[in-house]
Amino acid sequence: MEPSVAERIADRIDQMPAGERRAAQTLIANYPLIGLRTVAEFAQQAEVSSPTILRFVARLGFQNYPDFQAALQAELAAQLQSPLSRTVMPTKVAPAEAATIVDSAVENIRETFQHISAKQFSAVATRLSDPRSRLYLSGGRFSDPIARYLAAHLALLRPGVVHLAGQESTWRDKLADMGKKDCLVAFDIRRYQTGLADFAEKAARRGVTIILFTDQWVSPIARFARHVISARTASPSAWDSSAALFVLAETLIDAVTRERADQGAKRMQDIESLR
Amino acid sequence: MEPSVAERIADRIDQMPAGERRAAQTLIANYPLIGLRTVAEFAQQAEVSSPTILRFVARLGFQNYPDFQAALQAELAAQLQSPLSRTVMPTKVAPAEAATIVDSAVENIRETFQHISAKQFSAVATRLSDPRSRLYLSGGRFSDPIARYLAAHLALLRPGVVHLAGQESTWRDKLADMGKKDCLVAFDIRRYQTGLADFAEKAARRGVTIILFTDQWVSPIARFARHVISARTASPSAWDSSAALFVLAETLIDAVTRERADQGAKRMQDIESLR
DNA sequence: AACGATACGTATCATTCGTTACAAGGCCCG
DNA sequence: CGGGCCTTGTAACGAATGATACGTATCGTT
Repeated sequence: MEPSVAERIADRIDQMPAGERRAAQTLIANYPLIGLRTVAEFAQQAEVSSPTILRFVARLGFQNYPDFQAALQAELAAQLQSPLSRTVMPTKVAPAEAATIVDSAVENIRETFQHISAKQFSAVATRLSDPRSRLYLSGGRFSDPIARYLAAHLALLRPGVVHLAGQESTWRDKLADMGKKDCLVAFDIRRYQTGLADFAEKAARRGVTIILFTDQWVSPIARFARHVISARTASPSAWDSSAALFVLAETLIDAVTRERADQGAKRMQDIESLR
Repeated sequence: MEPSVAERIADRIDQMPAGERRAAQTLIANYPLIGLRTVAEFAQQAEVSSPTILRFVARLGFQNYPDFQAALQAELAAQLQSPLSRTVMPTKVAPAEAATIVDSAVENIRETFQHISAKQFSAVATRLSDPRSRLYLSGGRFSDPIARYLAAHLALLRPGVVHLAGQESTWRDKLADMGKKDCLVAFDIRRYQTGLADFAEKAARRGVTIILFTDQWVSPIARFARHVISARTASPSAWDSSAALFVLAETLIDAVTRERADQGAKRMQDIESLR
């Protein structure tokens, strides 16, 4: 494990000359943001010259200033993603490994929904509720089950819900039916499947509105998508976690249920009576 | 009070052209750190050109890119000073209803894993890891996607994984292949489907080991099952939530991955090389 | 189907940034 | 009191960044 910038400073601040120590102290006082600004600004804040800042950074063991900034950014990213995470679960039962999986899943879910704006969410929900456009749902190897889950619910709430199953080659037949008013809902997380992206591109060419659910690295399908919602998938496991995507699907199911409260209820009664 | 960058985006994202919208979406997905990097890096991440990033920033109301970065830095500074409010996107996030759905999902997950004993969990994991027995997975209308999700992962880790898809009538053909050493993994939550229970009973008669994942009211299949794990499904929505079941599947995937660390790794390499 | 407007990317420019060489200043030791 | 080392700032260089002009492609409109 690389030592953090703060640790490096603590180790060497005693051997630093006066000017560099002032740099170190101002960095600690405004940690870490002042280090993300330019050398000149950092220097001015510390009331030293630019070269002193660079010598200070070099003494910490960094090759150059951009390397130093990259280290700070990485720390910040890690900090922004999981400060209070490990305290959520009282974890006394199931195996320790399972507990950490659960923790990260919960944290992913929380993080994901903090990044989704109300506007974005309701725009997607409205689109999914519009019965005038057909909905085509599909996903990659591991995300397709979530597409199925969403499709199974939406199909009860509205007409025109089609899940694109099986081989990608067979989807192309459906392309002919897809038009400007229609909507392709794609789930795509790493590793992104080229077949899915190809299909999305062809659909986009036909004017189909594309809604993409993906991970934080964002599938290439985003290029063609009208709406993109990204979920966190980080996990201590060998596999990424799709739990956040799953909960996202459930919240959308709820939203569509509310939007179509009247028509949807009648429709569901009809379906029930047909059993 | 100046509007935050996130608010500015939410206000204008609908009027943005496609390229700038992609910039907005990638910024939201990696908020706010990607905005602190250079224009070129931001552009590459969003798969647009540098000028598009600058136009995007201009549309948000900033005079130039450094101004935009300064705004992000200021928000970040304010946030870092009050660690209690670690809301990354300070805006009104997803609608209140969505928030309660998320909360209840998280609560379900927590509760579920508090009621699963380590012994029970590892017994199931070991059973799923045993390559000598074939695994047949299936589920009900809404839970079948979770069975698929589990099957998709297990199929990469071990041989003999079969997902029973489609019509229940076609499953009966598989019954002939199922023997004492084999294993049926059933997902069944309200409203329990009689066809699935019938099939489970027939399989049990043939000596098949049955592992049941169900809700807190416990499916009738439990009568024939060797292992039963129940998850919480309570939700403020019109639908039950399967999020806890989903996370349970993911923890089992992780456990099986660990148990089959050596053979599983080789197998996955083989599969990869066949692509 | 042709037009017009809008949006996007390529290429280029000017600026700013990080970097480095060098000289001035201060401090300790002889 | 003077010499050598360490430290620091000034100044200049080269690289990389942000900004812009322009041509092309795309979309919607008539």
